[in-house]
Amino acid sequence: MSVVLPVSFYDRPTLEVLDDIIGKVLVHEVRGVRTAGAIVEAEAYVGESDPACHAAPGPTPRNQPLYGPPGLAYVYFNYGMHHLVNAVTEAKGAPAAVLIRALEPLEGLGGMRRRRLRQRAPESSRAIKDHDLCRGPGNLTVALGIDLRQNMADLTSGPLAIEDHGLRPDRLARSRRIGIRVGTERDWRCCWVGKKVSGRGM
DNA sequence: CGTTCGATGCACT
DNA sequence: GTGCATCGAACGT
Repeated sequence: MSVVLPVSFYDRPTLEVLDDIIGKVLVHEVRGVRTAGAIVEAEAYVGESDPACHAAPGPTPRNQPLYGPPGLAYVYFNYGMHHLVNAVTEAKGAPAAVLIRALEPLEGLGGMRRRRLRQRAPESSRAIKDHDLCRGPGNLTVALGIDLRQNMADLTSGPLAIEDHGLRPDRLARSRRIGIRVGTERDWRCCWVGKKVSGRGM
């Protein structure tokens, strides 16, 4: 039995959502086909005082979703080639979100692999292991077919949603956020211990 | 196992 | 013009 997470799940302090979102299942249904994976790694980005949060400069056209109601998807384009997906948290007007960094693939692995292979350069012919299909924030958006069209999507009702499949991680580990140049001192990255995550495993 | 580096488009100053 | 919430190839150990 699986249940889509309600707005009340996201309408909480972001660090609580950060821990609780591990083990939940990110789902995207495209043309009737579901792809889904359990969230095994995430990071919190909290408020204008967090220098690594996109809300640090104050409201701009791009970061508008962060200021919106909890339960929205915030998708943005980075490094000229990658889409990254966040779940917006906290009350409307409080800019904060959780970045989804890695999934353990659960449904639609064939579709995931097809999307990953299609977007890779033709010269790269190395195989992709199942557990690498959704490993890394840029990789998982490709695997699930997430791009700017899903920006500001409603995660509580859409074809893009986060569900509870009853998975309960036995152990979580907090560490510093990775891949950022500022705000690295905060332990706002959360991983499911023993699962394949991006960067250094734990 | 590790580190380095180029590709690539756009938001923001 | 500058700097990214990245990826994977290439190469060193």
